Amino acid sequence: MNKPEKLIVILGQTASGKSGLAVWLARQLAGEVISADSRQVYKGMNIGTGKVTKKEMAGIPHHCLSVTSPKKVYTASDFEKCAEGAMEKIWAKNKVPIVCGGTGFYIDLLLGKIQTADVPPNPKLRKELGKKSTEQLFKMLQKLDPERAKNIDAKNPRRLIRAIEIVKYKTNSNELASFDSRVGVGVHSWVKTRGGQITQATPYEVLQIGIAWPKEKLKERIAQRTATMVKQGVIKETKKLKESGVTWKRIGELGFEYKYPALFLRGKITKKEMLERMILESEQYAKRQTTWFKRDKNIVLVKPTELKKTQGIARVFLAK
RNA sequence: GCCUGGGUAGCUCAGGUAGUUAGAGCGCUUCUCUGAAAAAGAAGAGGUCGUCAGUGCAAGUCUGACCCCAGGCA
Repeated sequence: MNKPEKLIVILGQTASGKSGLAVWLARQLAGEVISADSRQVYKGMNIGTGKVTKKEMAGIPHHCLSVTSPKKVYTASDFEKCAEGAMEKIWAKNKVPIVCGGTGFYIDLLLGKIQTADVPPNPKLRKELGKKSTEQLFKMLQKLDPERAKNIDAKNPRRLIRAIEIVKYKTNSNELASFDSRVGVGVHSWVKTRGGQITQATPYEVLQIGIAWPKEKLKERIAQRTATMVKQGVIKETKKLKESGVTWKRIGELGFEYKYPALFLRGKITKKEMLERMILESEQYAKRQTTWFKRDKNIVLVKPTELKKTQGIARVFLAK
């Protein structure tokens, strides 16, 4: 039997310095980086997402970066496919894939800790359901899928819409309304399944490293980073997005680093307000990321300065 | 110095004719998370109502003095 493949994950809040660490580690360990960031997948969104530059990559190949147009909606599942494809390629080269990103949902899905129903988004249905009240949606779901209705967040329209989308799809394709809800087993190893089918035949082992910053220090970094973004031209970048045909509405959905510059460009807020909101929302986002990551006890936390220690942990993991 | 408006939660403000545990939005804290996740949601903690005195059974709400703030007049 072959030794299981290895995967290293580097995660952390926004402005934690993940990208730099990932490149550094990739150079030390003969690895390649797979980005796990829900905004960096879009082309033309570089400054505002803090995407690594060619220079910063320092020759290390990066995957799942700038893979689609901001006009399109990229899903967690799209990411999963992209990342899995990249992992296979990297392993084939006898290198180690290093997943690096702050989108916890994407990472957990990739690691098999979260299961998703094999149902693609249905924009038409979503638009239609979006007109209904939360109560109406919940009642609908209770009728269509009483089981799901029992443990769903009844006040969250987005969740309700997705749940209804799933039952409707399953009903239409004559499948059972329920879906496999089993989660991965093992401490650092999961067998991936999709809709009950095993899609990842080869189990692999995972090492998750989290960068831990003191709260105040991270806030300083966020403020600094945001100011730098403005200097480097997020406003111009936002303008370019608009000129390339992305609607203001869509730009608003692409994150606060574009939403507020867009409002500034439209004369709705001042430049000062723009900067303040960007910083504030970054801080709130960082907090949400912390809450998400905190649940996973398998994450090894390291201080930003502990480069040698981090490398040591990674080497021990790879040598096992 | 005089006139006017105002001083209520960290911030911006609601609180007819005085009457149960003073509210909202934002922020803050904590949390949720099954193909939109930089998204979408939930719960919670904050106020001796500028200060002092007075009138009332009862005052954020009325009266007086004083202290701040903004604008106007001199």
